[in-house]
Amino acid sequence: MTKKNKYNIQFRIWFFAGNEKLLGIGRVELLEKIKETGSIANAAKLMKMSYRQAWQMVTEMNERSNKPLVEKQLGGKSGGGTIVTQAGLKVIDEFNKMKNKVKVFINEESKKIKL
Amino acid sequence: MTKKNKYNIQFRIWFFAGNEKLLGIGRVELLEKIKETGSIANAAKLMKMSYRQAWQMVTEMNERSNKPLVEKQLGGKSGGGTIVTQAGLKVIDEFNKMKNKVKVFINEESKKIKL
DNA sequence: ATTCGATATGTTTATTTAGGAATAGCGATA
DNA sequence: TATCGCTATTCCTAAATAAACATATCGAAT
Repeated sequence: MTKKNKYNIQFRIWFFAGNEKLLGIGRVELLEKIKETGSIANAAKLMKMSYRQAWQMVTEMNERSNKPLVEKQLGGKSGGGTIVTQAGLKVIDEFNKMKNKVKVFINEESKKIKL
Repeated sequence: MTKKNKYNIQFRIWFFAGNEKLLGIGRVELLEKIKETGSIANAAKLMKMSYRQAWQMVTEMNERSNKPLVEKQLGGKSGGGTIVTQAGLKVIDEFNKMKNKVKVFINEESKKIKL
């Protein structure tokens, strides 16, 4: 049998707030890491990105969302930190649900493609 | 009423040949323009991209696909041209069908999201 | 008041990507 | 065999992105 004569299909989804891109898989993962670690700095390390980049992403998301997705706290003995809000958790959840649904759908539909 | 408290969802799909990206919406449109105009040069103009870029895309697609998606012809009074093969037409069609299905699916699923 | 670690932000450097220009090659047709 | 417009390809420049560096700010806890 020669090369498999079929395509596999990849996809990405994004949530938009109005006509502004709010987030995609990368930023959702960042939010998840922030949730786990309690800070942008630690989340950035896990994501192997610079703090600066992570901070910019978070700031942009918060500006574009009608409700803040994270709350940042300055100062304190531990220097501060960042927590994901209820709205943020909701977005993470809805994003992942939608992503999984689309994945299943596309997998099913792929089977139907002849050739 | 304040800002609408809902996200709209955008998506993109790509066809892969093995683990190599074959094409997405941009290249499908390029193929469609080639089909219409009969040449990469004219298609590039319509797409407002350089011939160079369009040529690279086409070449890459052909290399990655198991079957050529276009056939190029050199020389001749008209200088030559490029036609989309049956396999190419098939890919265009399948891509657009899949894209539309996913669009409908995501629109339906979006409605179900509360908040 | 001092400390601490995280947030906040400007500046600079490097890397990647895209764009444009230029040129050679092709070959059916007239 | 001269022509014509398209394919094919290299080279250089410009622009956009990303990475790296540096430093200021914050404020609860001690």
